Amino acid sequence: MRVSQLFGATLRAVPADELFSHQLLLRAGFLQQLASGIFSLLPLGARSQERIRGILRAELEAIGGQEIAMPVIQPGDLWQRSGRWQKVDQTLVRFQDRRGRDMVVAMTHEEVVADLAAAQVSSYRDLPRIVFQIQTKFRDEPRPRAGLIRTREFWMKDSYSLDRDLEGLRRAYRAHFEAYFKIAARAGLPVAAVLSDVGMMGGRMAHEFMYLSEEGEDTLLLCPRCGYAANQEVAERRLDDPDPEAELELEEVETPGTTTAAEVARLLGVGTQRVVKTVGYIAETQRGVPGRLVLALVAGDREVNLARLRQATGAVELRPATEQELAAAGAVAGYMSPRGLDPAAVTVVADLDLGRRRNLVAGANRAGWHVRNFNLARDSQVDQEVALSATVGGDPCPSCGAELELRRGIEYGNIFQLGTDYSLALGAEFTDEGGHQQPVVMGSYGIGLGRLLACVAEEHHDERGLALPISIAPYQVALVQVGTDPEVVAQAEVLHRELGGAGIEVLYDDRDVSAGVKFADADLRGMPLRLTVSKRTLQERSLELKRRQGEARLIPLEGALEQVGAELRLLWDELDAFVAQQMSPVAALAERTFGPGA
RNA sequence: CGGGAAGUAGCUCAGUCAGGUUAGAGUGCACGGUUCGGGACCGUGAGGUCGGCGGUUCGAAUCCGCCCUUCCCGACCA
Repeated sequence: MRVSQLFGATLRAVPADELFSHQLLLRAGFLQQLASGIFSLLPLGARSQERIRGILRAELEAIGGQEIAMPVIQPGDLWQRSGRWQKVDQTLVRFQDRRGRDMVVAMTHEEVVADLAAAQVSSYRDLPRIVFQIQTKFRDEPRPRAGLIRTREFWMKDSYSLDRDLEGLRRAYRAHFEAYFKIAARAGLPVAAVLSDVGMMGGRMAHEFMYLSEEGEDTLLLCPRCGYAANQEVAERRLDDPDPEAELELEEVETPGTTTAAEVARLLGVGTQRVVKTVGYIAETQRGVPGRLVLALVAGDREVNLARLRQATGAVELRPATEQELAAAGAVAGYMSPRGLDPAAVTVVADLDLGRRRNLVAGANRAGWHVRNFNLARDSQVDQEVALSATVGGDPCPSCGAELELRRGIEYGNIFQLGTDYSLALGAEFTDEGGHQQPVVMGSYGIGLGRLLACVAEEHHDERGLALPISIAPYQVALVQVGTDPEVVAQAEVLHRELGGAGIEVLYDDRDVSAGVKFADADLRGMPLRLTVSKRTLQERSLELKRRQGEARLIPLEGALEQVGAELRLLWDELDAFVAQQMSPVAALAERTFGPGA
């Protein structure tokens, strides 16, 4: 490709408040924004995405995946049958076709896969299968942000496993688990797998694959000793030993003007962790249906983990209760607790910590009053005890007790064990050996191509521009001809032709602009290798070879093709070594996560 | 959805507080010339519904109202 012909120029100036790696993608001419969270890919961006697609295809096929193509526009009826028509908010774009039939723009494809399976799978002999596709999704996100990190329209590799039982599902899940490390490594990314919330997907087990970065929007807890890793939404911690002390008699105590746990603790001279913090939420289990009051109880020094609360209550929508809603149930804001409330009117969810502590301080549901010697089981209605408070950095690891580290991460992929919810709802059943109808057991696995590219740009750049791994770069070689001296041009043309003939993909800067411009553009676009031809190099019957972030050296024209090929092979070898290094702990990690076997 | 900021040339931005000839710069683009290994320099030129609608005024990029769009923080979310 000749730079003089390229669609999409480099830019000098882009908005200053964007993520730096995203600025580079914009400046290098990889993409252009059309609307909030909606981007076009220019030729360079499209080629990089094509590289990613290649890696995805190869690794999905390596675990037995078969590529399919499903519709973006789907009948709303399918989503009504799965129940997600009601569960998902406006993130799901709906419209009616000319005949007034409800339609949706696909945000994911579990329904369609289940519908396909209903027709295509009839016997246990038709299982297991893994199908995948690579196409765009649309999710009308409330707030797109950070370039390609959170967009509304995005390319996704989504695969789905179909199995006869949980054993099969675990195998497919584990295969994806290992493949996802490989995919990231081949793109030059180190990643971590963390336990995650199942969210709108439903189902049982889920992992997210994270590129660790301070720019990430997810909060993770990682154990440096045993490797425990979880999204904060589901992270647990080792609980304190139960208090040995005996339960004392409950007593009311006047605490005027103390409406926060910290104030009460100070006034009564106890630690904030010995005060029960009660937070009221309204939990809607179906959109549009009036919700129920839920009281969340955590220690005074802790925050409520909303994902956990949502899970515990089965809520699709969770919002703080207003003072009026609290008062209607008899709860007094600022002095609130479950004491004296109608058990039929509220659901009480308490953190596991609280049941292990004795003689705490809690609200009295009476303005200006608290109670001492509050003991959860004795003194309160408790509907559920779960790990309700958010785990934070420094908390003890749930599996080994070491101090957890808090990190930020960008989620480039996730895997879900769905189970049989969709199969049952959409009639995906097969006949087993005994002639019995069984629901297909499903798994769902996604990777965001744009996010992966954004992560690669974030990991591989410097002040001058992108510095892409050879597996992701749109071209392997940037060829620069310095000046327009006929001899130089002729030699550059020869090289361009010969490299192309050797199957090497070259971006040839044939423009009549100053050398500085060409070098700056080459650095910005980030191809792994740069070749320079100039009068100076030709005087020595040579050309210059330089890695994007390496030193330049002269190589003789004679045999230059072989040298370039060797340098490219070296780059691939180094990437292979990186992949091997990234993969070396994965088998053991999978063993620890899923147990022995394959 | 709550809070904040912004919308002026292809791009990045001044000008708006304090209304007043023909609305500016840098960059990009076109043409000419000088350069020619790190975004070189000189000259000429093209390029604008000042986000939209309405209002105030003799006069609005500038003041007022409504709306749209974009970005940031939060809520939410994969």
